[in-house]
Amino acid sequence: MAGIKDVAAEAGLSVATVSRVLNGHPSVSEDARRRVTEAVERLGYRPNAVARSLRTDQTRTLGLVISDVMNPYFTELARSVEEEARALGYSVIIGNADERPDLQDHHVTTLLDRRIDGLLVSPTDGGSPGMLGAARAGTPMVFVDRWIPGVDVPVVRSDGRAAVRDLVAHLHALGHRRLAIIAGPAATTTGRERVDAFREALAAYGLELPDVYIGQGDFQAGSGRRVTEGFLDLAQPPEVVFAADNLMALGALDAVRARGLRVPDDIGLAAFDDIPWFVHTDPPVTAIAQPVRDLGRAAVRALVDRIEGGPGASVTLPARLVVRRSCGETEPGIGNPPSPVRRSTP
Amino acid sequence: MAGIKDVAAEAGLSVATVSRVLNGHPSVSEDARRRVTEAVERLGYRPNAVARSLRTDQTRTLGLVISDVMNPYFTELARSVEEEARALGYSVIIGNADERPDLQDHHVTTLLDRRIDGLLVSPTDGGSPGMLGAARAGTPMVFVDRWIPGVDVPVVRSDGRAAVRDLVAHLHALGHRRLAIIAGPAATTTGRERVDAFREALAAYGLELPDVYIGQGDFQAGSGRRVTEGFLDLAQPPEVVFAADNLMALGALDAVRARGLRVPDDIGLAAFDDIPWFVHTDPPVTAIAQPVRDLGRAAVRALVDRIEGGPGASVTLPARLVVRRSCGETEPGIGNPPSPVRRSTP
DNA sequence: ATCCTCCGTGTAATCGATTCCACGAGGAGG
DNA sequence: CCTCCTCGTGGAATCGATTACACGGAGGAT
Repeated sequence: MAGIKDVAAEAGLSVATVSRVLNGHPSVSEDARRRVTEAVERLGYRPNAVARSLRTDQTRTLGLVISDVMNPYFTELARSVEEEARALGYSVIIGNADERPDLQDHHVTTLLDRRIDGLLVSPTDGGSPGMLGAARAGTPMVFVDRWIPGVDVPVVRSDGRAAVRDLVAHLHALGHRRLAIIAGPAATTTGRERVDAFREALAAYGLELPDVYIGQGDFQAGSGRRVTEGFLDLAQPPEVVFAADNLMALGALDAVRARGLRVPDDIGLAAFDDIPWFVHTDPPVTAIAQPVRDLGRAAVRALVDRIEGGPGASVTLPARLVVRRSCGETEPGIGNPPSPVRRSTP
Repeated sequence: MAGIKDVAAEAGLSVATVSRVLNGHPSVSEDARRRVTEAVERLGYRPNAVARSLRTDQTRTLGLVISDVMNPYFTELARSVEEEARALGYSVIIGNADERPDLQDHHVTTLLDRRIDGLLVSPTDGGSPGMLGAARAGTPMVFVDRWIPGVDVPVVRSDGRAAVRDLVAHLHALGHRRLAIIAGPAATTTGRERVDAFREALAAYGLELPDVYIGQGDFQAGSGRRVTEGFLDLAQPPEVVFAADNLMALGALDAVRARGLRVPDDIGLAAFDDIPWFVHTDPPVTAIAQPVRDLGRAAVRALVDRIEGGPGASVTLPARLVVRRSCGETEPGIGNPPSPVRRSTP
């Protein structure tokens, strides 16, 4: 493949001048600029990004380490991150941690070895050693969705408290009193937070959240299924189950169906994280929607700001409740009109 | 950040020796090896992958350019590709083309500039100039899922012909005769191929595939919706609609519901590409499942083989039909037992 | 004892760019 | 006419690794 030297030879100039033309440096004559441009064209020359990165010590690449690509929430997040990064002239390398701290560490290490300019992380667990080390070493970094308390890194996330209050109000209005939750891992902030928000919202209606109504999940479908089975085995099962993420809600739906029971007649279901498919499940699932697209954008902007020496402020965006039919009919006998598929094209 | 020189100084040896230890070169004394290891440990040294790549002219990185990350089929493909690549000591950079040739070109160019070792592509369209150029220039490359006829690159894909025959047999047994298809873009191989397979399978039962029963879609939900509306407006609408991918099936489901009609009573639905959510839609959707995981694995292996100078053989794997309830009950009155959620954890 | 090997190590070239510094030409000002 | 800038350009150092080649010392063969 042709290098800058070949271009210089072809144009009859030095590599220095060629480089200057390539980088839009002002002090180059019009004639030289033209000759270089033509030589580049003739040779089909493309600068070697590896060499450039070595010299300039910047790769114009961002790393994104997420917990689970197969989760539509993170897929959409990844997409919006890439979009915004591209608009700002950066590439993105995605690492899928699959909720495993060791994999998370692997990706963080690999990305750091490649000298990415900044790191976007949604930490799987309390945080792996490599990641904490990177944060301490001063690698530009921003947490997205989840974060680690006590680590001094900006956080871009969505606050579901208000939406959870709306959800509980909705359930209460429907006459439900025994409400249970399938929690995420206690090691994650989102795991703890959603349980807390739920408990607080219940308290506002004088309702308790007994321990037997708190199931321990891991943000994967399988755990939603197991926890729901446990709830159904109780002497007094809950009237509604609130899953802390969409995959666990899928598992819950599964468990209910396996018993030959029906949603919402036999038991209600609600989920955190809305996804297009919830419109088409049987029944459509009531969910709390995060502004994923905006989260991705804000996260990239905060990170790029840090990279360029700025403070990189934290951002918190509100989530909102989307009522469908999985907790019972709001107006008995009249179904909600079907909502259109929400496709995420800008 | 500490470089190899710092390690050499700390260990009291030359950079050459340090490099040899790092790369497991045999001719290094046990003593030197120990001192280097300790120095590396003390300094928390990590080799600079950028510098290494420049010198060795290999990045141990694969590029994967896919048509649409939000499509669960491609998400799963990306995941299995990354998994297999990691096992083989490679990283993967994913580029999302969003079914746009210009974006596809952007990613191919960026990846090539970064000097990735090989490229995995699922071409969006007839193929963009940059991509064809790369193929001609001899960049190790493998097509996955879709391909471009006439371009000499190995193809790893799934053959749905047999499964489509099974589907038509199933529909015929159910008494359906008027069958329609929502096709993908004619510019993609999968788009054309699925229509052809469908037409052939129909012919085997003496059935026609009239032009009005071929709707032109673009693999996105919106097009599935529009095409289905067209079918429903026909004087004689089809009895079953076969969508050439899962997103268009979602759109079809949408359109049917918007009319207040029901699946499968008023119209049947089947889809190419099975996904976990199809178990939970109303009703569960009959679909043709590709061995996505195996495709990803095979694609990576073929590509790595090419990179290492091998021929990189093409691979074709069979797809299979998964019967659910969206085309009518197989045994009237008795529902299928609910299938467990298919999670893709290895 | 001499010579030849082999082994472990170090010196320096190299990969492909960017960029500091020096240099020559030409113009302005005295 | 001399001096001093400015402008466009080129030479060469540099980024952090890998690796060809050279070299000195130890040990075996003769």
